[in-house]
Amino acid sequence: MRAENIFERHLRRETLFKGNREALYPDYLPDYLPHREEEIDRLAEILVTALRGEKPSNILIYGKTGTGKTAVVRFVGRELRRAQEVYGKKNVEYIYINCETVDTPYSVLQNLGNYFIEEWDEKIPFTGWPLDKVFSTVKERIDSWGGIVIVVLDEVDKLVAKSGDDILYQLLLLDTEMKNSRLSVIGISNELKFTDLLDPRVRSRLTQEKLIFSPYNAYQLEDILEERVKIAVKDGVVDREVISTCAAIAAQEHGDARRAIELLRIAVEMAEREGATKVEDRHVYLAKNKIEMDCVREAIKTLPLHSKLILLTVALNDEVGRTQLTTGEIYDIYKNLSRRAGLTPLTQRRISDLISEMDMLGLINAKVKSFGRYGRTKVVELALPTIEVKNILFEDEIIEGLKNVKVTAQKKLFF
DNA sequence: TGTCCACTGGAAGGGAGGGCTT
DNA sequence: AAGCCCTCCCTTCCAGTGGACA
Repeated sequence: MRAENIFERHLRRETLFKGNREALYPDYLPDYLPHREEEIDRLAEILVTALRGEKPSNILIYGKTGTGKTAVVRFVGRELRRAQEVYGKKNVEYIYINCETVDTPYSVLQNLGNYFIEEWDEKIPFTGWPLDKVFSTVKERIDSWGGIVIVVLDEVDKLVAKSGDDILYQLLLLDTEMKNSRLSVIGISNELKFTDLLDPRVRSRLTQEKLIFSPYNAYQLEDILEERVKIAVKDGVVDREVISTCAAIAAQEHGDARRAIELLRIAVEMAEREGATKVEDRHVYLAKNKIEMDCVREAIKTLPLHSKLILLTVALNDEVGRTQLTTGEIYDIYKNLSRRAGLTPLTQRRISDLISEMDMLGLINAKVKSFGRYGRTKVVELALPTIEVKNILFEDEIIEGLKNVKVTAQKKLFF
């Protein structure tokens, strides 16, 4: 008998998706965005000025993750482009920049400048030029093009937190210094308090118009999911009930539509892999676990080495029942561990920052607590199951070398 | 009531690493 | 090759602090 090809069994299995599986991926932009009609209309109302050849107001958009900010902005951008095609004019450029990756003044300007590139122009390199040269090059290029530029800065709060508001100031300056072109900024932020970080002049000019996106509730999430299911999944595979479950879970987690969609997609994949013909609630819960675990794994794996050592310190102590540690205690043990691993320990100041970073990632919980006479420090505990954390940490070659290290209740290290 | 601990977290700056200009 | 610039990671320095204790 012929041995079965490794793919055959999987090929035989029927897929539960229709052709358009992308509809369940985060960067898919549907033709219809349920429950965001008002926001779309509002944005269109502001931006229509650009089609008339005048500069629209700067806009600041707030809202938690997964409330459709990015989708709405991209949607409106696409419509704007279409409108220009219909009228046969091309005097508006709509440029989307995600500040999660493009997070320095230099890179924002570089991105912008390379958008207006003619074949005889040289590209602005991703590093190397003095900032003012990049600025003047960008200004020159946009000005000689002569039109309205709308720059969308997604996750602008990240940019400002990292590099300050200089870049926003420069963009506003760019607008006033050009003769033939105008430039508007649309900032998108998850953080409501983000404008506190801004210089008052920048703030008032950036927030000429404000849009606030509130989180979706469970019913709205159901509508969104239903839209996507129609496009991406075969009929009868996903019941109303399963959609409700996904929506309910996501609604609990602050109404994040992105999470809801991802949850549903993975649930379908789980069912498919199982050879089931329908998705059940069970698959949704499996998917929920998988997503959580994948997130944690990814977060730990991509940690800098010294952060991993700190996490290992916390995990090893947790294992022997010392669930709470102060910065000083962590630092002592960390120092030993890193020497043991052949590394020079970083300073306590730096470790303090790394602890805070891991707190933000949700890997550990760190709270500042005062012990009165006995000082004031962070109290740190592991936020995840010890075994899981250790297993993932030991996937790192250098950390694996510390596999036999044990910690006793007296803080001593044993090898 | 004041003291004082064990840090926290801001500020400044060094230097390595990327890359460009001359 | 030397001399820039920008960013990232880290160190050094230090003023500031919540609250138990004397």
